Order: sequence, then structure tokens, then C-alpha cells
Amino acid sequence: MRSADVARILDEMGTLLELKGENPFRCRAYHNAADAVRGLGDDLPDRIASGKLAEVPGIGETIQRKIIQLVTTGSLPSYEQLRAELPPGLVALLRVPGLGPKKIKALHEALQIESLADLRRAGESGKIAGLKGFGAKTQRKILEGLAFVESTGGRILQSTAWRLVAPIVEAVRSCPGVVRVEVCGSLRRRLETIGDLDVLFAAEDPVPVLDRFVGLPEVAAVLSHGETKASVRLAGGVQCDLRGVRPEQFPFALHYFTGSKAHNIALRKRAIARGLRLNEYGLEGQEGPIPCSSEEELFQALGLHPIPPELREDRGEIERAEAGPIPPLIERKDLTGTFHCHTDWSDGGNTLLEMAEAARARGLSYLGIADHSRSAGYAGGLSIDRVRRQGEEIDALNDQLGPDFRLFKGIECDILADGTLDYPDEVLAGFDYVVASVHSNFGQPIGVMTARIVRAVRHPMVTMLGHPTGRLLLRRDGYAVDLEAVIAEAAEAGTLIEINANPHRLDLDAEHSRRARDRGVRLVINPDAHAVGGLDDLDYGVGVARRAGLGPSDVFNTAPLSRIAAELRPGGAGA
DNA sequence: GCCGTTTTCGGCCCGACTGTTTTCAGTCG
Repeated sequence: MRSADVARILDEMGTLLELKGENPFRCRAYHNAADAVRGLGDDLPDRIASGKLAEVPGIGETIQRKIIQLVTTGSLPSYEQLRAELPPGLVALLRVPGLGPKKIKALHEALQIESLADLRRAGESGKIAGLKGFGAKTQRKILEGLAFVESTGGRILQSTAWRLVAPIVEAVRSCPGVVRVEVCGSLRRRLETIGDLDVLFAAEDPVPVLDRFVGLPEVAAVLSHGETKASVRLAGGVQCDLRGVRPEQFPFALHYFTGSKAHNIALRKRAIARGLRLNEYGLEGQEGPIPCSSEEELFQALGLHPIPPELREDRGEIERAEAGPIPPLIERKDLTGTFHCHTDWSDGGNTLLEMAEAARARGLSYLGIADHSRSAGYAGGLSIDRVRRQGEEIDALNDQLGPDFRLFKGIECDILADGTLDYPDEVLAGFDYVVASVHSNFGQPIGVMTARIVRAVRHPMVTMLGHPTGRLLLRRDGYAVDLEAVIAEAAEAGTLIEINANPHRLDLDAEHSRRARDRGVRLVINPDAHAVGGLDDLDYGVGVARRAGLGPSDVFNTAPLSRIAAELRPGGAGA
């Protein structure tokens, strides 16, 4: 059983215990342990093997035993028992905004509600309003929340979130008295998908700003509206929270509302251990408040070097920031060029020249063209003859574009079902580089798929592995593949691994990108652009790389054009 | 259930907002 599955089960156990009305600290212990297991990722088997699992903060003797039992036998009696005690539909009720464990327990006991459908029936017949502790307003909110749960999956892509939040930030910024506005929450931490939007502003008097916010045209419903905070549901169902603080409180609030929750709790504990008190309004010492004009000063006041938002998950970043400065993370401006772009030669929307000019306009000094290979009939894959003709056009364009910009001749070559590539070696040798990707036979068993990809990664003509799991966020899980084996092979063969920056993919993910780097693999950030606008997706790939803790030297396409040109040759960039 | 330079018991982050309850519990982040 994989660590992600173990973490999911521990989380579910915590939730089931909450629904039973157990001691909340005991419940939280399971959620904390789930976070700890997630933080371990693929290190979990090693930790178990070395007998050091209980040394991980948040995992004690009891939960260690349960994890080991889960991993070794695949089942856990106490988990099964817990599931048997409670109706299976009860957990789903937690997704309804405004319903927590206590209310769900009350609804279950008083009205035998066991599912979303039961809840709807009870609400529509007015039974909920009559319950002790409930009223007409609560009943109406429950019904509204139900409609939300049923209409959306609950999360949105990071790209959607930025699009939704932009007009709100602008509207708040234009309010009189507002001196700062920042996006906070998981969006600032650049998570792959986003649950809700958090916006923070600073003003001497937040009230008029909040009043204006709840009246914006994007707002479909007002969920709450106080003097420092308002929550609304936007058209489309996404929730947006706006908080206002006084200017001198802004750095504390910015840090607090950026999260993550686990990071905040760890930092507050750290403050307490030093005789301080930290909350979203300030840092309080024995002799009164300790002013900070920035997040950097706040970290400094707690004896830490600054921690970038993307790393704030309480997965070791606090200990690292205590030991010394955290090395600078990669930024968008570090990228000198990129690979894996499509044109109208296959399924892209723009010409070679248009893509080249768009890349240059974005400050890149080279662009790799990787249209689809011949088996990708659905995507206009190139025949061997068309490969040759496209190469001639690229040569001509390079003459035209001048010495300070270069188009590279690449291909996104399908990895066929048996792990062989889609062209003979003599054709592959004609490219400047090869991106090898899986586009078919997604259903292969993990052993077959892993051997297939490993074979391609080992192929001397393959420069980089494209979107290593094939996942589509919120739509499709990746195919079953042992990434650990793929990473090990890539390290051995010197093959690059792509961080596909398309916001639907973000594949390789941050956790495995970190592991790949630690194993000595170089990553490459590619937009998988199918039109000029797709080049802007590079920013999402940079977000993944930052969450992975990568610096510029960990990413291939930060090198200057001259070095890239020298390294790109058949046999692999890392050879 | 976890944890410990106030340690093996007795805490566990903390503030805003809502609704219903007249003093606060529940939810959320």
C-alpha cells in the first residue's frame, strides 16, 4: 500500500472518530499522522524497514503499529470496525459547507440522516428547522450548501483560481483607503488545485471595503459579512473570503492566511516555546508587541531564515530555516527557453514562426518544437516525410531569426505499448532532442507500464520523459507506474524528467520532482503549449518546481543557449 | 493519540462569524 493510501485511511479514521464524537485531540492525532505520512511520501517503506517510523513527529507508537499493519497486510481491523459502526454516507455530509461533525451527529441521531439524499429530503420537508440547536436559517444554509456540493466537485485548477481572483483583487485595490492587497491561502502556496480563494487587504478602516466586496457583480451569494471578514460564493460556486486588517498588522495576517494550517500551528508552537504569542494580528512578547514590517522580519523574530510560501507545509522547512538560509528557489525569469511545444504541423494552433516570436517576446532565447509522432493519428502526428520537411522549415527559420534566438528540432515521440519508440533510430537521430511520452494503453498493469517507461528512459536517443504519469487534474488519475523505478533509471541514464506546466497536468508533481532532484535527476520545465498563449503556462511549472524546493541549477532549461545547444545531442542531454 | 529544558500527566493554535441559546457552541480557516 502506498503512502498516499495510508494517509487517506488515517484521515478517514480521524473523520470517523469525529463523527462518533470522540475526543477532538485524539481525532486530530489521526489527521496529523496522515499529514506526516504524506510528508514522508515514498520514504515510508524505508522508515518502516529501519524501524524508525515513530521518530517522525506526529506518529507515535499506536499509529506506527497501525501504519505497519496497513502497509504489510493491506488491512486494518480497527479501521474496518470504525467503518462498520457508522453509515457509509455520513462522511460525505462533511462536504456540505456549514456542516461539521457535531451537527452531522445530531442530524443522524435525531432524524436518522445517513446520506446527502436523506439530508435533502429532511431539509425540504422542514424537519431540520425544528431540531434543537437548528433553525430556519441553518436549514436554508444546509440546502444551499447541498446545491453547491452537487454542482461542483469542490476544487478548481490553479489557473481557474487566478482567473477568478484577479478582478476581485483589482476591485479591492481600487477601494479608497486600501494600501495593500495580496492573494493568500493555497493559491499563494501554488497548490495544484484550489478549494477556495483567500484575499487579504490592509486599510485603516476595513468596513467600507467589505461592504463594497459583497456587492461586486461576481458575487452570487453572501455567506458571512462582518467587520473584518466577509465570505461570498462567486458565480460558479467557488467560495471567496476577504479579510481586512490594519496596515501594521498586514505582515502577520499575510503569513497567517497564507498557511498552511500545519505550518501555522508549528510556528505558533515555536513562538510559545520562546515565550511569545503569535496570531494573525501580531507577535506579542513579555514586554509587549514586537513589530514586523514584513514576513521576513516575522521569521527573523522567531529565529528563522525566510521561508517562501510554496514550502510552508510543515514538512521540514522550519527546521531547515532554523539551520540556515533556504537556497533561492527557481523563478520564472531563470528560464532561458523551453521544450515540448506544438505547432500547426500537428495539433497546435500556431505556426512555427508565431511560436518562435511569442517565445522571444516572453524573454526566451530558444524554443524546442516537439510535435506529435506518427502513431498519434488523433493529434496529426508527423510522418517521417513530414518530420523531414518540418526540419527544413526550422532550419530556414533559424537563418531568419538571427543568432540570439534558436528553434530546436524536437519531437514528442510516443512510447509504444512495448516501450519501443515511434520512429526508427535513424529518424530519431535527426532531431536535436526527443521527448518520450505515453499516449496510449493507459490501462496496463503497473509492472508492464513501469517496464515500458523504463525502457524508453534508457533509450540513448531519448532526452527527456514527458508528463510521467499522464494524469489530468480533477479529471483523470495517472496511469499506474512505479515512479521510484523510473526516477532511478533516469538518474542512471542521465535522462531529464519533465515538469509539464500545463495547468491540467502539473506532471511530474512537486513531491516526486523533489525526489528526482535528490536522486540526481535534472528536471526540465515544459509548457506543452498548443498555442502561443500556452507559453504562459510555464509559470505553473515554476510553481511546481518551487514547491519541490528546486533552485535554478536543478532545472535544465535555465542554462544559456550556448550550453543548451552543446548539451542537446543524440545520446541524451545528461550524457 | 501525541508529546515533553515547566515531561510520563495534562495539556493540545486561536480568532471571526453565525445562529440560536440569553452566554455560547459549532464551524471555518
